[in-house]
Amino acid sequence: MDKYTISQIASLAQINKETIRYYEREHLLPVPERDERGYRCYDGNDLKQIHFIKSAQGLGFSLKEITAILSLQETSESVCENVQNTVTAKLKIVKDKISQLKKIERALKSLKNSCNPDDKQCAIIKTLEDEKFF
Amino acid sequence: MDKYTISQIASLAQINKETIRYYEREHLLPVPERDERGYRCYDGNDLKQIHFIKSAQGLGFSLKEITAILSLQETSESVCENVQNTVTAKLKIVKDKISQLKKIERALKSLKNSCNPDDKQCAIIKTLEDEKFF
DNA sequence: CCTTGCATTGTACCTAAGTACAGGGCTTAA
DNA sequence: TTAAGCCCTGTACTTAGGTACAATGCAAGG
Repeated sequence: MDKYTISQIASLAQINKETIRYYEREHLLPVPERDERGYRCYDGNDLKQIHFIKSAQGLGFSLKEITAILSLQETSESVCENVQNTVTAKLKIVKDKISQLKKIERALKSLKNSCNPDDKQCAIIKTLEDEKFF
Repeated sequence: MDKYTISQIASLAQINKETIRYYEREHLLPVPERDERGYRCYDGNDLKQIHFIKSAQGLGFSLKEITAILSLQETSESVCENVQNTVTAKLKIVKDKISQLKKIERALKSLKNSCNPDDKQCAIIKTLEDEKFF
């Protein structure tokens, strides 16, 4: 597997070095191996995990929630039922988010079509009302 | 239209009163009418707008971005082309978010099925690799 | 008439999520 | 052999997004 220093992985992940150390402190990233000089050693899995964190964050998950999702990994050999329940709960959140985003999508599409100087009404609010978005 | 005091709308929207005043300061809510006593007067549209803000926030939009989306309303009588472009850009963001959430959804579903005490491998990371999630 | 309860403004405080910097240690290239 | 350029730890600072007072005002009921 490929090995990176903290600067390398930071640049690959488009993220600040300090943020990586912060994620380590907050247990969002595993404690990394160290080389002979005491430098942190990262690999492709770490890079993937950072990408995952940033993705999930952009979708409105807090670092705390992301930690919870990631920690599901380690529990797979423990009580299976708990994992099932947790995953099912996360799945519901994700599905709800998808359906909300689809409503926003429809509202924006409709707004785009309704863009018309003659129309004095608030198109987006109107659209969202039609959608029963709220 | 129905009229609410700040306490009433706060309770209807399940949000702190101070947050409503904060949104007013930050221009996320319009400056409200005042009654004879100088109290803020809200209506159903304000309630909808608050719900919209909370929704969008839960989907990873910052208050700044939400302000931008909401302000599209007022620009409909100005340069139409700008609005088109802005809406198209927002639409892309929304579509990307939907597709990312669908990947997470698939990953979680697959994790749910793979929950198995015999399986020592990290199911979620494995799934996400398969999905080319990152 | 005064307490209760709601509102007002203004300011200060809080948490989450970083970001920056000081003070120090190796290693390599000039 | 010393300066540049990495890394380390630890602590302090910052920004976004709220929350919580303090100090005050008005109006209705006991």
